[in-house]
Amino acid sequence: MADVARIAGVSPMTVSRAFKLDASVSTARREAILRVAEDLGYLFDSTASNLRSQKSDFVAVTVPSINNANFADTVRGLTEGLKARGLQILLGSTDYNTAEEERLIEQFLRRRPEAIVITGGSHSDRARRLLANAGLPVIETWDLPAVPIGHVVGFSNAAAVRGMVDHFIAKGLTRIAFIGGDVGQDTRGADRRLGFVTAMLAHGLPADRLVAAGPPPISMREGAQAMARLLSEMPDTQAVICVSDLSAFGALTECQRRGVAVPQVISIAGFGDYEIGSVSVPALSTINPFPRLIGLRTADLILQVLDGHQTMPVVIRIEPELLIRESSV
Amino acid sequence: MADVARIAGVSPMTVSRAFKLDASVSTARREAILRVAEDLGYLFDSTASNLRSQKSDFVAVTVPSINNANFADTVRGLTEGLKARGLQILLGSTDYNTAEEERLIEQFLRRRPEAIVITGGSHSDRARRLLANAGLPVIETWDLPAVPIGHVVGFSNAAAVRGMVDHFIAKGLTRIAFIGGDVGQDTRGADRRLGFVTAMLAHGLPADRLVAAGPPPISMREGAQAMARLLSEMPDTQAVICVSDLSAFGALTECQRRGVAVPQVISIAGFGDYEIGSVSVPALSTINPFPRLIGLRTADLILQVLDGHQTMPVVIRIEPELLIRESSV
DNA sequence: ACAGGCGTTGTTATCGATAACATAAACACA
DNA sequence: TGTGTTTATGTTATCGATAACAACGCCTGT
Repeated sequence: MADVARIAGVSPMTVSRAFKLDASVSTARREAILRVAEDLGYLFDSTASNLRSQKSDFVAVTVPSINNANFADTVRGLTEGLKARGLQILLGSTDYNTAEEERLIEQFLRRRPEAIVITGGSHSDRARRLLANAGLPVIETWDLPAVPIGHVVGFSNAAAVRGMVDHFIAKGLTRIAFIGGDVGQDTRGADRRLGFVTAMLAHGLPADRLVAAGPPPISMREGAQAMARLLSEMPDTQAVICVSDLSAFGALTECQRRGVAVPQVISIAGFGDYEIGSVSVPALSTINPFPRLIGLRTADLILQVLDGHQTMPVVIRIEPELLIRESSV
Repeated sequence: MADVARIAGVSPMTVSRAFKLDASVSTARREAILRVAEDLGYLFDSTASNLRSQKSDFVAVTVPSINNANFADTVRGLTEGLKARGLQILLGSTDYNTAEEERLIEQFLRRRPEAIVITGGSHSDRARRLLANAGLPVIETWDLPAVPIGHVVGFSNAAAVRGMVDHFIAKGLTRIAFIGGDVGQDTRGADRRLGFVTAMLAHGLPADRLVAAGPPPISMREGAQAMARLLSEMPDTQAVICVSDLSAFGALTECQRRGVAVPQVISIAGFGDYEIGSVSVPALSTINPFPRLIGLRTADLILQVLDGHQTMPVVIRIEPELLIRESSV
């Protein structure tokens, strides 16, 4: 920057100002400075800027898995909503593991992000402490934590699944199974499973058709395997709700391989409104939690908080939508 | 850090050293310092460290889309390969757009990453200039650029598709179509389409069954729509190669909706070896470009270069694998 | 007993930008 | 014409860590 200043015949401070679009520099001079900078191949150093101004222009985001269309949609919404302000996403995946999440959060906080967005509401004690003491906006998403750390943009996974159970029961189905959500680390999956159990019990029906699918992320293949077990162990099952559309699609393919008619013999529902569910034959009944909207709302909230328009922690509830399609009666 | 030093009764320099695991500090003292730091809730400030040491511990990565399992796998491979060295991924998506890519690259370079990984070999002139002058390792992936900027970890998209065409022709199919790759921005898609055309011409067959699928990313739904057009406009087509497994699956579902038997009436192949292709009924023939391996190899290369073990630009070729499954004869 | 080496700790200057303050020139309005 | 205000620029000190160098104590071997 000193070189640019010397050649442009101004002080470094003026060069610095020329790079901030809102600062007061005469237009002619700004253009001259930017031209010199481009000629010299000078590239602004954010690190120094960040140190002095105590702003990083980072928003840290943790997701369980980067390879998941739902979370990817949330990240896209976040990115879009924050881009205009020049905020950059610092993305990390926890692999559905709270220890890894803690490690990631600590690493992120060292970079002094403007805000941090974490998926889910279940964290290690130390992670909670780190977040609470970091003195920056914390937003938990994709869940409604009982005791939020800061802000929340989420929905009740349990309530969403209850809606699907209610729908099935209203259609006269009673022997309903649930695939997945059996391993504790994936709290959203566990919450969906819990929603299934409570809804069944509330209707006076047994909630004993629980099929384990293993540790998250649960793949299509694991959904198919779980369905295979379900069909052989409890062949009179009338409907099955899966922890995600991916496992639901896997389950559907297993039915196809075995010649079990969907939905005539068994109804299938998923979760997440992945594209596969709307394209498959038959199309999958599912629940749309509006992942992109979660990202957009979170971005809005962050901007509000950073502008001081929102000082108290808020809970923004997203209302998931039940989508009944061909895979269920 | 000064506070920690004072309370621990040492100089700030010793505190600094206590946080670098390899620096020489007596074990007792290091533990005492770390304890004080934890008690005070002190969090190391990477920004200041980065400025003084002129290292960011960032590796910048651009992908066309974050919501794509193939690229996500590459990013996972990269993350895994770099984690042990404490290198953090700075991820951005270009939306298959070179202007956006240029913007992203400039933004990334300001953060002074240790290396930069970009998907594809086609970039704006200014982006090329920025990368070439940035004085850091540049790795282009998922392609074999004619004139690389620096290092390359990739494969020939055209050659991979040629292999599939050869396979179809060896099976006696001659009326072969290609879906996608029609919009210039997605150079990998265009390259796959080119591979199709050159292979057909090399066999003396017409390469006129080219179906447009619109701008990338090409969804399952767009694959289905393209297949609908193909079936109505060129009903005697014997085989179709799609630009990705997603569009191939969409095409398959369109056949299912119309009662067109796959592969008895028409063979379908995709690209990318997405999970959907191995689970769908019938399973999809496809090409596996080993996305995760690309990430791992790239990570290895970065470490080699940063350690000075590799100073000349290298080209690491990945050999895609042809997977013939139930969707093709 | 002493030179040389190693492990541990401290001191000083610095990375590259910018906040805060100061100042000069241009302009407005009574 | 003089005072107040705005706009454009410069000066100085600083953000929080660490590289580079210095120094001290302790051990080793001769």
